[in-house]
Amino acid sequence: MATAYEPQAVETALYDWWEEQGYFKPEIAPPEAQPFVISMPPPNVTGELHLGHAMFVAMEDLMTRYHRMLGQATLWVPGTDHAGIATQLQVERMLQSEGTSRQQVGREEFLRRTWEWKAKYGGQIQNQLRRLGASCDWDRERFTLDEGLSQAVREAFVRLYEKGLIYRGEYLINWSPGLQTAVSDLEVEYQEEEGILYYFKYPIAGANLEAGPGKGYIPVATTRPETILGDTAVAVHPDDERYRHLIGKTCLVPMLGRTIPVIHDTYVSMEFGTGALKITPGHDPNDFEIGQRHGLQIINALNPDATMNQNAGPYAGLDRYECRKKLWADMEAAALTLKTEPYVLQVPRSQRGGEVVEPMVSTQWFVKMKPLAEAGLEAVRDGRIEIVPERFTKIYYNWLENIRDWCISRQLWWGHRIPVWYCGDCGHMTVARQDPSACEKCGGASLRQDPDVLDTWFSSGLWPFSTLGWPDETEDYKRFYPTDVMETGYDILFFWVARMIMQGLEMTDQVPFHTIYLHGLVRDAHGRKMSKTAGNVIDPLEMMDQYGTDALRFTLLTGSTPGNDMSLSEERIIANRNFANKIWNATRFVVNNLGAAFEAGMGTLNLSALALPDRWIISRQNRLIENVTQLMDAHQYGEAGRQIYEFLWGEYADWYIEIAKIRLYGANIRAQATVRRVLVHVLDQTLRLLHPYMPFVTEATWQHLPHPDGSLMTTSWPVAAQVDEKAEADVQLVMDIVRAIRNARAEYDVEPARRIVAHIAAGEKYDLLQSQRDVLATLARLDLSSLRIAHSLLDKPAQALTLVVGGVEVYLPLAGMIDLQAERARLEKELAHVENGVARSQKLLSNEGFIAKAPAEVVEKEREKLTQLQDQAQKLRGRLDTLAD
RNA sequence: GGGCGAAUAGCUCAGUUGGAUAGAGCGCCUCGCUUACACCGAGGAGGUCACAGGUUCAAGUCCUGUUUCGCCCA
Repeated sequence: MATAYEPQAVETALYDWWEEQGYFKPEIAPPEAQPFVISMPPPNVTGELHLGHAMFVAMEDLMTRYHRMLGQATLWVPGTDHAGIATQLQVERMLQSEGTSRQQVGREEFLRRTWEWKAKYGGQIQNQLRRLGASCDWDRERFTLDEGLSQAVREAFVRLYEKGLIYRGEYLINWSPGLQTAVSDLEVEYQEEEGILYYFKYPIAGANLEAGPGKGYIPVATTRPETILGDTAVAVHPDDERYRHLIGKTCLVPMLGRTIPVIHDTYVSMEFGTGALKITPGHDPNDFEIGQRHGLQIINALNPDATMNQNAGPYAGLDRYECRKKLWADMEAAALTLKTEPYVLQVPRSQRGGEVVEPMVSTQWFVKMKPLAEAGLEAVRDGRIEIVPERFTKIYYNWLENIRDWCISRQLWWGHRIPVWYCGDCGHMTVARQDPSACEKCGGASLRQDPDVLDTWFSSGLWPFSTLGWPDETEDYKRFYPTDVMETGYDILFFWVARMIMQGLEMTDQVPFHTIYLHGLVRDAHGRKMSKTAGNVIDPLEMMDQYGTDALRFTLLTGSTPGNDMSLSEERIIANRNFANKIWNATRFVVNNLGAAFEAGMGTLNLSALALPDRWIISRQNRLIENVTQLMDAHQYGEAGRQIYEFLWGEYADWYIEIAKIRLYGANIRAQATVRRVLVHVLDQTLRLLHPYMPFVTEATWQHLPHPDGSLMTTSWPVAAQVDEKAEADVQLVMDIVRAIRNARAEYDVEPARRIVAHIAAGEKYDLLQSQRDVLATLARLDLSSLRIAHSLLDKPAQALTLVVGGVEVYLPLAGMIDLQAERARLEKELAHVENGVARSQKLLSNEGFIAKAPAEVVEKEREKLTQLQDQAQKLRGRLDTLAD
């Protein structure tokens, strides 16, 4: 073994070996094994690996490997998403660089080019997932535009349509002018931005402007003057004294002269602005609703590219913002303006690209969400689905309770084409699973398929079952659906998770998974969002190149708690790289000390031959196994990982290995054999616990240990045996004594190499300390030949340092180094500290409430603590007495 | 406007049924190239657990309010 762990040297080879062996497949478990299934959140085919991917891979691979080791038939289904808008944009950019465009090459050619592009770049992300160690079943990999998944999309669409849950209609939607498509409400983000509130006069028909507000005109304010051109009413509050007399009159649209009614609606706020509201049902969601209530005309004044259309009269052809300026200037000239003032408004921007989205009336396809949402709510309310962490259930409820219909049609080319055909002869819509050759109503052959495609999330919503073969009742579907855990970031709870639940329930009558585990976002070392512009992006590939996959994974897994964002720093990855190296070197030590005689295979531990330190480390390990297993099952992966780290480094490497060296380098062959066996056993078990976190270094090292054939990843998860409280307490005392001596040595500047004399009054710990003479001497660097351990010491050396540790007195006669006065001061300080503890403990124990109400074991523990402290105080006092003269 | 989260050592964070003298990593200080590891070892300094009340025998942990920061929804 090399002196340092070299991740590059083992990672790819191990991964390839695992994959070739078929370890990632559920079939490695016996046929009767209980399945455990996770659907991987499909990355975009266009995607480049980022820390979000690294996070979900780490989490899901952890779960997958854990359940696999538990003996379950574990399946992690990988795949990619066609990512309609993102991919289309990429290909359009490419076409643009070739001097052409999607429109110029036409739909068919565009799709051909996109598939070509996908074939070329689509495999990248998969290989990057492999580098992370993802133990998913690549033979079952899916792509949302695969034949089978496309069929699933059609099936889902047709079913929903037939149930009346999908409809087509003209409604107000969010229009993205740059992308030239509708987007759903979720894809719009509202940002507070500085803008202007424009006050102007809405002239009353037949009146003279000069007559003033309420007589000649109605004062109105707007943040988007260009929408005036689409106004179809002016609304006032029915109780508003200023305007109520105008209700029923008509106004003239500025610059166009169109007549529109003055209506009343309690929606109008009398306090805001001027108290009167211009109504543009074609370009504002609230106005649209008011328009519906009052049966107002809807005017669309915009072209798809956000220039004004013919309804804007003289302004037709102008860009929306140019129009705003020009119109306002014209109104100013016509004395129709009042004033402008700065105003902070909520600007709707496209989640992708950030351009300002325009509310616009358009004919689109929608999913009626109410009934689906009801079912989705019920599944969580009745506990069929559990969300971890729990607080997200409230957020989930809140969203579903206020859900609006989902606009699913997109004016894109890359995606699932809407399975609807319009008849050129009779106008009938044929909605079908298979491409029809004739109109289902009139039989005519002049069919034209709807040009639009579906929102990518529509197909993603079917993912947990479409990937397993649905709508066909395939073997996989029967065996592996419903899946178990949906693990993903909380940022797509609505986009994806909620929709999977609703579609799953609707299509399969079952919840698609019983547990939702949500992780947080990965931020930079100071909690800031990573972004290319801020230049604080950490590239996971770079981190893996430099420090190894395991270091990155362990950092992500232990640095976070469920649902909370985490800050990631390179320093932390480095620290975990060091941990991997620690594991490597601990193993190297064990392997190099197995000796030629060591039989392959672990054999069984001969319990009667075990020494105290052996029983100690085994007990500590049993405790660890129990804790870790419990934490895993409670989704407390971070805490579990930290405990393994702590055990492996802080107990196994720092103490047990050091203690083991004594017997290893000693002459007793049987003792050697025992300690070797324990070294291997404990390391083996710990590597198993750690494998889901750090698959590569654990496998690489495990292969060097005596082990059964095959891979660590397919061995069994450890089972905890009895904890040995006595052994733990005994070794704890030995460790405390060693630490106290080391501390004293450091404080007194004793040369590290020097072996010093020690006299120990062990009291009732006599047998224990006698038996651990070697350990004490080696770890504390005591001179073994002069080490005195007695029940009590009659001739306590005066020129000595005194340490009182858990009822044991240790004297270190450091010739020539002891300043009696300083030593007295030191002891007094310590005595004060101990007496402080005694007082606190006594006070607590004299509290009747405590005695009466605290659990018996807590009281008992406190009593023991007091006794111990009193004993310590007494010993310190005694020592001070002897030093007094 | 409503909801949620965070506030603990210089920095980044753990601390999940209330019962430690509050932990880790990094950083800092002092030693040490001891035959697994300097990607290391030993020792050490460093915290009124945001603030104010309350519940309790007992509060970093539960309740109420306040402040600051962040997120989600409208």
